[in-house]
Amino acid sequence: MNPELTQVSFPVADYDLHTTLASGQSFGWRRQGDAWTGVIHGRWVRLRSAPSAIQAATVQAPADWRWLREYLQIDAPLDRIIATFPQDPWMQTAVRACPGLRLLRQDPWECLAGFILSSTKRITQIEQITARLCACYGDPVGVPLGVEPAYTFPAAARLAACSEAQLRACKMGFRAPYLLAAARHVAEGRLDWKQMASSPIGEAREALVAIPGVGRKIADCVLLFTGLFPQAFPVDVWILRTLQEQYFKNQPVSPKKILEFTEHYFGPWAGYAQQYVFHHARMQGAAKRGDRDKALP
DNA sequence: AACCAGGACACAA
DNA sequence: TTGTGTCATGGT
Repeated sequence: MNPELTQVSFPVADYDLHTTLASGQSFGWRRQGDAWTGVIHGRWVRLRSAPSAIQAATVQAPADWRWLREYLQIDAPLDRIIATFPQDPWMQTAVRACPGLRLLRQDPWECLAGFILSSTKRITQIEQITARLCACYGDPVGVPLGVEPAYTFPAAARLAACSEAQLRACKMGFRAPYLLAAARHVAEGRLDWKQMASSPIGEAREALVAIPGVGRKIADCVLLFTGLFPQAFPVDVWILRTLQEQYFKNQPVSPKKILEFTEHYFGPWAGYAQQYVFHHARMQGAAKRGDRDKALP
């Protein structure tokens, strides 16, 4: 149809594209109908799920598709990963409830910035803020005819050159000074991603927590969603509530105890387990709210 | 219309 | 160490 489009199909088993892209690990994907569009490594992409395959389209034929396979983590051995999860009933329920849920391998800076913007925000709002940020300070990328414009996620140096007021104009509120500080930190080259990748997780986490506005939770999100440390286990309000209910008899547990628990109980792929816990808990919450809302007059 | 959201931080006790 | 208030914003 569109002469510029280059398409490819990746055979996949057990990959739920919709659940994965909507599971709150990345904030740059937009859905229209059954298709998802986003920008990866400066390239516009449209993804669609087909039976036992993911179809991808870009505007110009890339030399190869490794960048996309890696981003989507198509070759991650999901069945073997899930086999390492704890065998307790609730964990198994969560696994069955989210078949094909995957983790992506995201760009470190985009991931860091996205999660700095995530604090006490709903996922839809984080997506809106990042969209404004990209439109204002990102670079336009080539899109097919008739498709709305798309932009890269702005580089750290670009945001570092902004004023706090300019960032606030993207409706990020009190997160603006944090994002600005982080952008400067990264733009000054004070974060060595390569070294982090070859460091123990504790050292990598320390390097992230040294950034203003980045605490343990956001640091763990970055460690996990960049694909560097699959054992990283971000504990947010959903996870905290759920673990308390399921593993601590609904008793209040200190943050320290929770972290201690997550660091040994969920195994070497704890971060994947975490995503199943998170997504299942969130879906259950939505279902409950839906039920209650329907019951109201 | 009030409530609360994938937190972090400064400060109190 | 654990508990508070504060920070903006808008969807439900």
